[in-house]
Order: sequence, then C-alpha cells, then structure tokens
Amino acid sequence: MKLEEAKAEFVQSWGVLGSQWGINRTMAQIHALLLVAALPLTTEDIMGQLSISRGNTNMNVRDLIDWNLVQKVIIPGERKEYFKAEKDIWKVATLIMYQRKKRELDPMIKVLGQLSEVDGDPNDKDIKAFTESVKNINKFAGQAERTLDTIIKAEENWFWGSFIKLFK
Amino acid sequence: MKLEEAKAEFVQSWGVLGSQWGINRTMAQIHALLLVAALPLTTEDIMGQLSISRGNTNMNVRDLIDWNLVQKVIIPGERKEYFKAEKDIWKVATLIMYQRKKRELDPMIKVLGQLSEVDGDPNDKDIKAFTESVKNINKFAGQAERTLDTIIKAEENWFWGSFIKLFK
DNA sequence: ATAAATTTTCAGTAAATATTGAAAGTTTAG
DNA sequence: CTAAACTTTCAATATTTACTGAAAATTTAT
Repeated sequence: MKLEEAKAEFVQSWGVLGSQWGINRTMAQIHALLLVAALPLTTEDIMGQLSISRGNTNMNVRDLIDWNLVQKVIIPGERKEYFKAEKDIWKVATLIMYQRKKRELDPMIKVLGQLSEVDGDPNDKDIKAFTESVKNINKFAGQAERTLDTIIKAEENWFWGSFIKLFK
Repeated sequence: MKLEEAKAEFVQSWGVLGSQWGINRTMAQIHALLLVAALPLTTEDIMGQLSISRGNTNMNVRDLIDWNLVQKVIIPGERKEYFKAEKDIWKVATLIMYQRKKRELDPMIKVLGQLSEVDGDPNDKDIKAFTESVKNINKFAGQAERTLDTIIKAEENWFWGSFIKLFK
C-alpha cells in the first residue's frame, strides 16, 4: 500500500472512531493527520489534505489545542503558524481521559449527589427503587473517578520518569 | 426534592451524558427511565413520560435490547409488552464496554493491522513517521483490548459467582 | 377464521450539528 | 505608520441525524 493511500485510510478511520465517541469528525481527522505527519503542518496543509475551509480548520485546530492534543509550533523566520500533535499515544489517551472526566464524569457526580435525597416515605417502592439505583450509580461513578485519577496520575509519574531519564 | 422532579433530572442528565458518548439522547433517556423505575414499563409509559412518538420509542427500545441493556418482560394475562433495564451498574458498564469494543475497537485494530506495511524506503522520514505512529497506536489498541477483555471476563466470573451462591 | 390489540416500519419532516466564505481583526516586516 | 500576511469570527447554508405518525405487519383471544 502506498503511503498516501495508507494515510488517507488512517485519517478516515480515526474520523469515524472519533464521531462514534462524540468528537466531531473533522477534529478527529485533523488529529489523525498530525499524528502521522513527519513534520508540523500549516493551516493550508490541513485545508488541502482534508479539502475543508479555512474557518473549519481554524476552529477544529483550536479545539485540539484546548484539549492539549495539539500544539502551535513557531518556526524561526516563518510567518505562518505550524501545528504538531502529541505523538505519545499513552499521553494522548490520558489527555482525553482527563478532559472527558472533567467535562462529563465530574458534572454527573455532582448531579447524582443532589439526587440522593428525595422527599417522602423511604419504604415507598418507587422511592426505594429510585434511591437504590442512584446510590449504586453514584458508587460506581466514584470508583470510576478514582480509577481515572490513578491512571492519569500514573501517567504523569511515568512522564516525569522518562523526562528525568533524559537528564541522567 | 420530589421524586418526579428527581427522576426528571436524572433522565435529563443521563441523556446529556449519553449524547456526549455517541449514544442517541433518547435512547439514553429511555434507559435512565427504566433504570430508576420500580416496575417494568410499557411503550406507552415511555411515550408519555418522555413525550416522544411510538415509532421513536420502539426503535430506541429495540436498540437497548440489542445492547442487552433492556429486556422484554411478559406479564401473564397482559397483552402488552413490558420492558425492564439491567440494574446492576457493573453489569451495565461491562455490557457497554463489550458492545463498544466489538463495534469500534475491533474494527480499528483490523484497519491498523492493514496499515502497518507501506511500500517504499523504510528510512524515508514520512514513511518512518507514519509506520512509527501506526505501530504505537496498534500496540496501545492491543493493550486496551486485552484490558477490556479482562474486565469483561472478570465481570462474567463475578456474575457466575453470585449465581452459584444462590444455589448453595 | 377474524377482528381487535399491539408492534414494527419507514417516507417525510424536523431538529441538531458542522461547514463555508467573506469580512473583521491581528500581527509583523520594512 | 501602513500594508501585506496571516488568523479569527460568525451569519448563512449545507449536511447529518433524529423523530413523527400513519400504514403495514404481527400477534392473540375468541
């Protein structure tokens, strides 16, 4: 398989995967493009390779930067901005976990906490069913939260571990 | 907080969470409704509580059944079908993991495998960057797959463990 | 067998989401 | 300072996705 063909297929698949996970398809495709690029790309490179508009490119690159999945690269003597992706896939995974935990799990836990007490007879079957379910989901969410924190933390340690090695 | 109010808030939040994870909002809301219901519900109960059409209800309930998150319940002497959700939240989590692994991770691993060999000089920087990234993502995906399998398997063991206890 | 009850399907429509492109804004070189 | 290079914004538009409702299919009771 030719490189360009393989790249196109990777970009396409990553886009599909992203969209199944609530991430805008184009954002995932730009991420894919940067993940497999040898060198940082410009907005125009991205526009060209994906056949998308300047505005679309700009907005999605910015979202990737917000997630810390992509960084601006300044090349001395060049006017344009270049972009490169974080390539350590473990780092990518933990960045995504961190963002999603913050934006989705944490708010859910907050809501569940507020729902744990409802007015009325605690022996009423409807109230019992509700509080029982909420309690269990809450418990599960708490475990998930702690597990994610551990993974994210471990990754940081691993990162620092590697970083330190560079200077030994 | 009143029960009805709390239920409505839970359904709403679960719907938002689902939609952020690539699950249709209505499907998540129906799931939420069944999760906190004391007794199985009919199509009409669901239609009424969520103010959605019969067709929409039918399609989303069927999707939930496909995921094994919901089951039909036949009540003797009743013509209508009733639906109830799996309430063990660990079971729910592993069912979702299993389905998503099957539908998303497994196809991605297949694609990555096909992309691991590209024509051309392996020292070319573009080819090197591409194969290196794909190799790492593939490795990560493999680890993720094995981890998920372990979790899903553990859950089955746990399930059988509980099941066996019932007959001791 | 048949008709009432219930479920399923799906074409048409509505709603949500993503994209464009051009104007406005910003930065930098000279 | 100012004009060219470049980036950002956002209203209009296009695309994708979800929903409705009524007709068709199926099931069940008699």
